[in-house]
Amino acid sequence: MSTPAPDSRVPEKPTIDGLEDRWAQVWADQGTYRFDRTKTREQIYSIDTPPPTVSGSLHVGHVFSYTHTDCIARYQRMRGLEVFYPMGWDDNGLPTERRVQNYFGVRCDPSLPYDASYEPPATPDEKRQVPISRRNFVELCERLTIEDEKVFEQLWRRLGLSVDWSQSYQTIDERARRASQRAFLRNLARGEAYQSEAPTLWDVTFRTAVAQAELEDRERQGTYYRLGFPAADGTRVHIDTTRPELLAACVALVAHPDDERYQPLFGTTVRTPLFDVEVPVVAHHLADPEKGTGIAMICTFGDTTDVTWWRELALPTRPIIGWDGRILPETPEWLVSETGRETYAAIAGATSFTAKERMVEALTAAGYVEGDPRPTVQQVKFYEKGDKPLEIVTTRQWYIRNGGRDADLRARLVERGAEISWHPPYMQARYTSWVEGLNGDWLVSRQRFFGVSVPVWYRLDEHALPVYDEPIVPREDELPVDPSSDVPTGYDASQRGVAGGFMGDPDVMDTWATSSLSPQIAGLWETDADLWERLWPFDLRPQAHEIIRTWLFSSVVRAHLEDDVLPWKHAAISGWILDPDRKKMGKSKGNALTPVDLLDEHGADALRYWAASGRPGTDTAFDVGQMKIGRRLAIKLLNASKFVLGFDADLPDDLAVVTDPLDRAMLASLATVVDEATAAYDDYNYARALELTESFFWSFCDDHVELVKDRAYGARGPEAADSAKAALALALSVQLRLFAPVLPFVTEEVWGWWREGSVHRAPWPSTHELAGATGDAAIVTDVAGVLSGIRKAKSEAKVSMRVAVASAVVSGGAAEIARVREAAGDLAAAGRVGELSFLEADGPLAVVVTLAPESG
RNA sequence: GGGCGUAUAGCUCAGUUGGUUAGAGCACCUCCCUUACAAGGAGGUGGCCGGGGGUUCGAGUCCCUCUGCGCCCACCA
Repeated sequence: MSTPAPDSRVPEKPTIDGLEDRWAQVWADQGTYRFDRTKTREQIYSIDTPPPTVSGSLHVGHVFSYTHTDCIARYQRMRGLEVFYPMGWDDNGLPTERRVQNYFGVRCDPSLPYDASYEPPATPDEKRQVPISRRNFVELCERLTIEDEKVFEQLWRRLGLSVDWSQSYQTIDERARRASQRAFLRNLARGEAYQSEAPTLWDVTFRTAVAQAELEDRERQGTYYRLGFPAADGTRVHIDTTRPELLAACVALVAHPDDERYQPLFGTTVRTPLFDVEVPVVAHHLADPEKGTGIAMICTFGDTTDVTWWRELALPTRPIIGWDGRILPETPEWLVSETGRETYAAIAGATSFTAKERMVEALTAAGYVEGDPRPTVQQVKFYEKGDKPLEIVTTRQWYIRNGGRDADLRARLVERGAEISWHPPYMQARYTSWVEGLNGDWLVSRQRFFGVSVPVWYRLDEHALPVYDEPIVPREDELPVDPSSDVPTGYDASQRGVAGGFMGDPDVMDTWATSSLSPQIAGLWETDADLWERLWPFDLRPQAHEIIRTWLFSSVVRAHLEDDVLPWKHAAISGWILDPDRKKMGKSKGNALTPVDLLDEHGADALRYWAASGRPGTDTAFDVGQMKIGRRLAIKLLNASKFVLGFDADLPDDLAVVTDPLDRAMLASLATVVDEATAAYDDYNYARALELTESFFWSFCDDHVELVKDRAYGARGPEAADSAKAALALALSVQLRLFAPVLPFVTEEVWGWWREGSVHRAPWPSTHELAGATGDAAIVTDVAGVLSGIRKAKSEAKVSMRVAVASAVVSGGAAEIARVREAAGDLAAAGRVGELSFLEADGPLAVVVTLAPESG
């Protein structure tokens, strides 16, 4: 495989500037990363790439985690696997909805018909948004996000992601909607999707139901009020509450069954203050004797515990909060007393905040508040994207079974988690604790306008009321459908909304109901069976740990229900980027340091170097210092390569030309690096592989190259020179390939100087290619140690490294001395030692240097 | 409250089944304009490896415990 001697392709002054645009273009033109779908499943490595949210902006955290995946992809490709590495764009969901509204000055109204010739206003008026149909809204979304996606794609190319850009999708595009609806209909047909009218966590700002996975607890200032409930015997039962505004919704008081203080009250009733409604005192084990007074009021519904009590104790439902978060305007029928109805009238229509103030005032005035209000800090549930506390309201929703209400399924899904190869392994604990803690099925319907529609209609009875029990479903070949504009088979458009006609389900599906199918979407499930069989199940799901409970889990649920398999074998979980002060990097700071700025300043390889230095799963500090080191490494790689290739060195046809013990020692050491780096990559540990490679490279430059320079120039004859040159070329070839996954640009540049094709399609190095030329690795270590001693002597004498030394005496054990002798010629030349002698002695290897008397 | 992770030089981090005097880069100090590289190179200063206890011939590494930090989970009125 001898190639012509290296030549003018090596530039005079190598530079990393401009490498990115140049090679990104070459890779695009030559289809370097194009997926070859003729390969079979065993020959393929398929990646379920996370679709970034295009309505947001890319920040340095994206660069971090996508680089990790790309390193793995490049490694697997060099191992000879055909890598399926697609890119999806997440343009589904609330963020896009808001962005489209503001950008075009429109809002979605699903009741409107589609207008094929619609054009948005030239100058958007944010205050007076124009209502348009859902289909028009989706079209505007696609129009807007196409621009966002171009920006993203360009950045990804510049960062060097080896994505096959012909394999891309959007989570709102037709193919994603079809997959999403198809999967839902399959769930429905198998009884895994069902409707239920039940108390639901509700965001009053967005006016939509929210799933358990979208919750987050936030600290809030609250106030305890102690209220006295009159009992039949004239005494009062005191409860502590932070939500006195819900008093009208009170259905019972509850205490722990073992609580002796309240045992006499169980089975009796008390009356609510002001509203004067008779409520029972009940017992339940969830009541905490330590909390407050040990007895609590149950309202429908103040929190999720209320829901549990309500359900398990079969209590009545007395809702007073509406979808808008305000107290319902009509006075409820269970309030019969004059005072009760008057009190209610005072809060009807008020926000819960105002209602609370008024209730406290009224209760205090009437003497029902005991003692002083006490401030407290409480954990309150919020929708993760919302800024008002969630309420609980009763609504009809769609659910998909995920084990939340079925112990067997839950256990099965926990097992599924154990079948995944987690990188790092401890991330499995997050999955397990989430699944084991589920307390309800997956709520998939959302009362939003933009998204993938729930693909069903309902027959309307003679009173024009929907018959929810018998949804009308489309055929799979009709998908995707929008029930708000499409008409089910057997009906015509005029029957929409009239008695005996039909209505479309108004809801859309949760964004995870689509994202959970990302492999199915990317792999053209049920669309291209040939491709699907070559990809499924996928090999790798890379993602962040914060969405294990959402994206990862919902994907596992979907694949389990549909195909009874895991969607992928491996899950590689990346950490977060932290500010230098170790807080999760905030939006403000993230925006100040955009990936484009960082690319401009440091270069893609440098940015990738920083990213790849972060161990898998570990939160990593944003560190400009690491980027500078990466940049320096890239430049060093260019210069060292130029120097090595300047010897007219080329890969040897026969490794027997590598005769020098030092050369063979260096290659032996490199063989160890190859083995260990390969093992690290097989374990998804790109950081370890990089560290090993880098560490070898620096000693290769500092010691080996310096030692063999003279010999390579021919100072000790052609045979000795050939050995040095062949070993240098071989070592360079191996090191370029070891670095290629992390530093794709600079390695490709150097590869282009002397090899054919792309380094990224070159075979991953193996010890096999070094096997014929390896020796005793300890020689390198020992000789480098002596050279370092000689340098130290010069450094301490404050003279230049080129200054000659008269003599140097190397002392040490017999074995060490023997090893150093093997490279005596190179050592004397590199150290400019006049007379090099050896002395066997006890103790560690050492060198005594005598500088030339007239030196200086 | 339960769980996971983490704690090593001033800073950011390695340290792979326990094995000689604990490593790298940055920063700092000294020196060198050396023919691959001065946006470089050579050398150096700097560490009770969070505290305590244990196992072992031997512990940064294994076990127990405590503490700090980060995160995940949980039915707290």
